[in-house]
Amino acid sequence: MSIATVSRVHRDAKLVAPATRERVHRAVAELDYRPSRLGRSLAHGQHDATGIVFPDLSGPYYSAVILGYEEASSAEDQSVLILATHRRAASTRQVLDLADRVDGIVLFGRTVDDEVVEALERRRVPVVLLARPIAGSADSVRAESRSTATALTTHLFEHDYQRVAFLGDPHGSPDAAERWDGFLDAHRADRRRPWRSAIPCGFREEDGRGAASELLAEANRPDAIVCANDEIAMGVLAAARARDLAVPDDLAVTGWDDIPAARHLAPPLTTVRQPMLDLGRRAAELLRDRITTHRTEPQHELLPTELVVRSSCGCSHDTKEE
Amino acid sequence: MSIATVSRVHRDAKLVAPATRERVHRAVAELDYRPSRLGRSLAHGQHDATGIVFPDLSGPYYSAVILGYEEASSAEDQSVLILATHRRAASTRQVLDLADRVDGIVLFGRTVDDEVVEALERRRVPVVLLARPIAGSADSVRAESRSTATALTTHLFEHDYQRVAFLGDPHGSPDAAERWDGFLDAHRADRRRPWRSAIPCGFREEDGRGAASELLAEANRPDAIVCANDEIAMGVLAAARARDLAVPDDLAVTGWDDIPAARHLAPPLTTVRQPMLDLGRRAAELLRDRITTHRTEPQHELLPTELVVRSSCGCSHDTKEE
DNA sequence: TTGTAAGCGTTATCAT
DNA sequence: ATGATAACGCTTACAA
Repeated sequence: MSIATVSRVHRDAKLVAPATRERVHRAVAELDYRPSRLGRSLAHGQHDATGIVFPDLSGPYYSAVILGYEEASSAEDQSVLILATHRRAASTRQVLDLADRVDGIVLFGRTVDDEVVEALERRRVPVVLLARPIAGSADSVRAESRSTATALTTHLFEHDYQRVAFLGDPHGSPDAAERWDGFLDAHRADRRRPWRSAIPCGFREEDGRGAASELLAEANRPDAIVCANDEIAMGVLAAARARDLAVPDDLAVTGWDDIPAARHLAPPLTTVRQPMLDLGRRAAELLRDRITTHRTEPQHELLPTELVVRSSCGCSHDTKEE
Repeated sequence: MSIATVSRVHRDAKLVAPATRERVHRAVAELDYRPSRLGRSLAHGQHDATGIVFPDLSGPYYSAVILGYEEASSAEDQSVLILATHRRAASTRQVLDLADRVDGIVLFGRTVDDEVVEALERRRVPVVLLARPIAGSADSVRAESRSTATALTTHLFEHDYQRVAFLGDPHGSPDAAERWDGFLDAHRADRRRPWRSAIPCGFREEDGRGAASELLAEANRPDAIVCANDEIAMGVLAAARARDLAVPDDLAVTGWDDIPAARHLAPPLTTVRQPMLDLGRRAAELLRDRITTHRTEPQHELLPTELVVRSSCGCSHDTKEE
């Protein structure tokens, strides 16, 4: 029996007579035969796989996004390739390289710059931008940040804090940039001037701790700190403890992301909840749509976020509620 | 000029005369030509990619393992395919499917059972087992759990707790099983009988909270709880707060993993630090070695863990130290 | 319904 | 040093 018949059985059993189909199945079982993905992909011109590129992978934030992405992808029988660029010099090459192993690619945050997005589009690789400003005609998925950052900052103003600092790097991350913008909006609305400009800071706990210990050592220290994410906030909490500053009485602290630990910190952290799973999931879905429908007009999604008030901002907060 | 020449230029420029090489480069630039990975892989018989399979992806634990794995892999120019099985019925098919997209595969924890490992070996797919009992002749990488669990439990005995519970599912996870075994060892060494058998519980915070709120509602409640990981411990902390039980005075709690949040909890969590990055990294290295050297005898690695005593166990702990 | 054969885009072996 | 050409393992007209 011919190889074509075997192929037919694999793709659509109905194309082949029941008797022959049986023979094929027996032979397959006997020889423990497995069709090669490579051969199939080459002939079919499809990888049945997509890639997702992160700037980094540490922390619960990324893992939740991956979770959502993987779930949606494997529900569609698409394999997931993952890459972290870590600000490496080779990032561009690696991303381009990844691009020709997949049918489409998701770019998260500040991984590569706009030129690369355009290069990918020239190669006809569908691209979805995740938590990253729009570029070219790629799709995008983001969580609303700016207005919630304004709400958060305004909330602090209502507590009457006077020296409100912002810990995070607007130039290093689009997310931080939006939160900083919302922070500024709140100042404008309240006719205030920012106490000082954004204090650059990475997204990890150590970064927050380092920045905060310097900041809190100054003579004129802040009475509130808005952190670009929860891990930075944890670092600030540690730095405050180290200087015997009570939170929120001596210093209010807020985070961003509402990681699982946030509600268990001392004190429970006021923060902003992001739909991290949905971010990953929607990115996968949009990408899939682009690939299968060959849609060409970009589609942009903005997912809502939610202010979660606990007690690190100065509110009294009954921990039993949650 | 012929296609063979172009191929030669791509693989080893020295094989071709400088003049022709130049012509090739110009043509490549002009036509924006990219060699196809698929073609290359098919001819070469290699994917230059490996897969890693997780039972789940939530929490900081997995993300650290992925981080280590991705780092080591991409340093060797190997792409990483990721799959989460989520105890799905289709897991076996998905893993087998993944297997023929890659040159080798890492299986984490209780993702698929031994038969699948053997099936993979029959197909000549190199396999590394991560945080999972040995099977077939696959390599393995694990973190030492049992003796550290004994040390942890013994430490609790020294605080003189009488009713020590274990929250975790020895039947559901090899990791939990080892920790439970170490827990039992400590009892034997101290000539104690376990207060009660292991209380099955998933690895997420909600699982811990749920199990603990039932447990703490009982008339005869434990005075110490050993949790199979930090997230369960966070759930227990929440349940204790909800019942106005003071930790560690009314109830001691310990975790496992030393996630970044552990030191910031109220109270700071006594736990066990695992070399999560190294787990991922070593798995990648072993797999790579298997693939390139065609080594056939299995190699097994046991990475050390470290007891981290903070204050949730009843020790006085100066938070400024860390 | 099934077989034949021409791709798919490389690499690798021969010749030249 | 370079060009032909046969794999690699599939899919898919087209023929039978």
